[in-house]
Formats: sequence, C-alpha cells, structure tokens
Amino acid sequence: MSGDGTVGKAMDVLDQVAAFGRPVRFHALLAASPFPKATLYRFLQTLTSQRLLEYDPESQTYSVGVRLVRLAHAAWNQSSLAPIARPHLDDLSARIGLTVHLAQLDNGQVLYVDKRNASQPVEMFSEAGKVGPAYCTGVGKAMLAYLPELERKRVLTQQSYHRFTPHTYPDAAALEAELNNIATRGHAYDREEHEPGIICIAVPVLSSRGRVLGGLSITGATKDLDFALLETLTPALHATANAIAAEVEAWRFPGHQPQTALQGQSNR
Amino acid sequence: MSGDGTVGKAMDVLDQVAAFGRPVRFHALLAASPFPKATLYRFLQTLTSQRLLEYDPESQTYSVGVRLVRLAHAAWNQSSLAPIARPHLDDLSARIGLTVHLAQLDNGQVLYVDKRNASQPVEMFSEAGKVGPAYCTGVGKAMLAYLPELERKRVLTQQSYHRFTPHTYPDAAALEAELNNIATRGHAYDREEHEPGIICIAVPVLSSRGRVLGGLSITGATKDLDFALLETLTPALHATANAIAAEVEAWRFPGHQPQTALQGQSNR
DNA sequence: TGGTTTAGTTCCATTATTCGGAACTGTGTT
DNA sequence: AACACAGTTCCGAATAATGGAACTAAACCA
Repeated sequence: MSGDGTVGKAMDVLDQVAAFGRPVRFHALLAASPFPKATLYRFLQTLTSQRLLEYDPESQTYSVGVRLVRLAHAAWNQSSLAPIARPHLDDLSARIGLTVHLAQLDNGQVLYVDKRNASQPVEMFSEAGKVGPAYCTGVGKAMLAYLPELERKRVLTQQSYHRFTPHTYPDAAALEAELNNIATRGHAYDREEHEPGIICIAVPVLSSRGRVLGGLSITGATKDLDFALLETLTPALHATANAIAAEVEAWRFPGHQPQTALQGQSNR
Repeated sequence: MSGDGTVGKAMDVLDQVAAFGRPVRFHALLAASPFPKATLYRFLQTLTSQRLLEYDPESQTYSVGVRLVRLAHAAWNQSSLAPIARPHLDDLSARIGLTVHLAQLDNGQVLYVDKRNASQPVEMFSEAGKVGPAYCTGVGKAMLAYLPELERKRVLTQQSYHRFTPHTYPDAAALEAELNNIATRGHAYDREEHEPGIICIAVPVLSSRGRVLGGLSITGATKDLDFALLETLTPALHATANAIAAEVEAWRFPGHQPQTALQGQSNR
C-alpha cells in the first residue's frame, strides 16, 4: 500500500497482522504477503523484537503487540480530540440521552475516537479505534464537506463505494452534490445509508481557520426517532462542536502556555 | 534503547515524540535526540507519511498519529486479555463494588489494559494503555512472582527502583524475598508501596501451563478498607482469574476452530 | 521404517537505503 | 544590511535490507 523505505514496509506487515484479527501463523502471512519468505521472516523478527508484534511460541502465532496499546494511549491523549472533548461529550450525552460519536479522519476513513452510549456504559477500545467508511456515515460526510477542495477530491476518489443500503450514495459524483448541500446547511444526515433503521445527524468540528478537526454526531434508530426530532438537536450539537474546537485551539496555540497537564502517576 | 535496524530507530523516534505528551517542534526533538539533524528530519518525514506521527503545519509541531489508535484497537482486541476478560471484570466489579484492574506485562512494566471503577464510569484510553512500575504495584508483583526464574531475574534487574513511599521495596533483593512469599501464598499485596493510603490485593492470570498471561487486582483506600476485608475477596479474585485464563486458552487453542468473530461493521 | 512434503529458519553475496556533514533557504531580529 | 536561527535539501560514503538457495525440523504417509 504505502512504501517509503523499510519503515513503510514494516508497517505494511504490521497492518497485515492486525487485519487478520487473531493470532496468525507464519505461512498464513506469507501466502498473503508480497514479500519473499526470508524478508517477511526478518520483518516479523524485527517487529517482534520491537514488541509491536507478539509471538506465542506455544501456538507459533503472531499477534499485534501490547506496546501499541501504550503508544495509542499517547496518541489518544495528545493527538485526538478525545481528552479535550470528553467533558463536552459527557454533557451533551447527558442532556440529550442519545448515542453520541466523536470521530476524526484517518487516511480517508472515519476513525471513532470516543463515544457516549445512552443506555449502556462506555465500551472502551472496542469503540474507540474502530474505523468506518467516510462516504456513508454522518460524521464522515460532515468532515468531507468541509475539507479543502483538493483534499476532498483526493479522499473522494480513494473511497471504495459499497452499496450498504438502498440509500447509500453510489459514487463520488452523487456524493459530491450531497457534500455541497451539507456545506451550505451546516450539518449532515445519515439517512440509513450505512445500516437500515439507523439514522444520524452530524456536524464537523472546525478550527477558527476552518480546518476540519473532527466530527460529532447523534445517532438513533428510526423506530425511536425521526429527523424532525434530530433537527431540534442541531443547536446543541453545534454548540458542543464549537466548544470543543475553541478549547482545542486554546490548547494548541496557547496565549500563555496553559498548565502542562501532568499525567498524575496514580495507579496500581 | 533498542536498535534493530531502521525500524528500531524509527520506533525510538516515535517513542520520543510520545514521551513529550504534547505536540512538539523539530528543534525540541533534535535537542533530546541522539540522531543528527538530517537523520531525525528524515525519520519524522517517514513517520508522518506513515501517519504514525501527525504534523501540524500551523504550529509546526509533531504529535503521535491517530493511526496508532487504530492499530491499538486491533492490539487490544486480539492480543490483550481485555476483550475476553471484560464480562468477568463486569461481573467481579458488580459483585464487590471496588476498583478492579486488569494488567499485562510489557517490557518489565505494568500495562493496564482494562479497569472497572466502582464510582465513575469507565475511562477509556485514559486508563487502558497507562503504564506503571512492576515492582511496587499489586498486579506487578503478582505477575513477577510467577515468571520463569530466568525472565524474573532479567525483569528484576531492569527495574529502576524508586522509593515512592516508606513501604516501597528498595531493591531487587528485598523484592525477591517478597515475590517468593507471593508465589507460595498465591496472591500479592500492595501495602501502600506505590501511593500512601492506597492498598490492593492482586493475583496473576495463569495459563494451564503456568505461563503468566496477566494480573488482576482489587484496589481501595486505607480509609475505606483493610487487608482483612481484602483477604475475604481472594476467592472471588482467583475464580475470576481462572475463568479468564480458561477462556483465553479455549480461544487460543480451539478444539474446534471457534466462530471467527467477524467484526460486524456497524457504526456511524 | 524410510521417504516425501510442508513449515520455519539461517546464510551471505548483491543491491538498495540510510546516514550525516555541509551547504542552502527562509523567516525573524538587532 | 548583517545576523541568528529553525528547518530543509544534497550527495558520496557507510550501512542495512534483500531474497535465492540451502538447511533443519516436524508432520504425513505409504
């Protein structure tokens, strides 16, 4: 897929292991790998030695290493909107009592970085870190609509348009028109485009310069609510998105270096 | 630190950025880096192009990239005990009403992969992914005590013994005696060794072959409980640890390949 | 039993990448 | 205008990655 140098290739291998979704043996990887045996072997050695992969000698399988969980902790804390957005999500979720998603764009895909579920408690990594298509989700379209012309084009072409439901936009052209509507309207709908019976309304989180930082959505089932109801929630959605954006900016470009938020060591 | 080839060096750089805990500029990294300017620069380019780092042109800073959040999702799901342990943690936490931690060893450190907090809801990545010292936490000692002789030695020497409280074991020798006690007793205590006023009781999660898979602990404040009370919870702790271990084994060495647990695409 | 396939590992001469000092560019400062 | 400073590019030398082939260790089977 990618390809800058050795690091890129190593990452491809890492992704491949991750894609299996379960511990995997050497030969299974080899079969699906563009690399010759010796090369793949060496990569697996290196990645294992770096603890990016884990090798279980008992079952002779490789799986993704826990070191990534650690790095992800750092990523989630410093690069995602999630830590800043958290109190705002709590607040919004408590007020409206519906499912709320916070997402960011990663390589043309929607990456969910946080979630509030009205009924059950938060579901940890099983939600944060999940990816979804950008072209047929509310948050995805909301973010796409506000991307700079050039990047939007790029992302639109790299989507692989799969028709999840009859309402899914089938190609870039159809989607583009919808994105323009979204940009003028200010928010996006998901009209059962990804999953039947599930609708959502979403807004982008924009920096003061108009750069897309992320997306925020409210989701529900058609049996529980409709767009008329969702529409009434847009002011709250926008307010939350703006509050998050403002705080992110304050954090990133501090007038006076804000408190460095030391990660208070306190665990057992 | 590590050093196998280009990938190792790139990972060092990645770790360095992660260690800053906030977006960081080129020169700040350079100052703390063993690499010459051009080399560091190239690494940052590569990592950014791989989306392992994120570069913000507005503030000219690098931060850890969200791609890691994605990979971590895979790691957490397939390599950690967390997804399997989750219902067991829920159950244990509900029954005893105290804080429960699930951890694994990563490079001689305790890596928390899941948590149940009696009072407040789960805290996502902010808890999962956190690391702590192994030599002065309940879970840490519980895991160390059951490590094979050779590895235990190795890990003990690589700890950097910091005296957090008057009760902290000051060196490997003192700790070793304690570990032997733990191994015969079957569970470990944290007697305010890491943080004053905080105690805990912990057990290892062991495979049927006796391999250390992780650790499980119950934590509380001295003002709320004492060891006599914690002691009464050991049967429940052991039962939960065993249940987790059994399920992990069943999953890893399936008699008949269990259902491939397809990641049902359902998000917005 | 011995032969055959299959999976995993090591070797090493060749080849391609990385390395890093030095020179360059662009921005801000006195 | 001269200077300092952060960031970027260049390119020959140094180093690391490559992958075909040979090797070992099981597993399979006639």
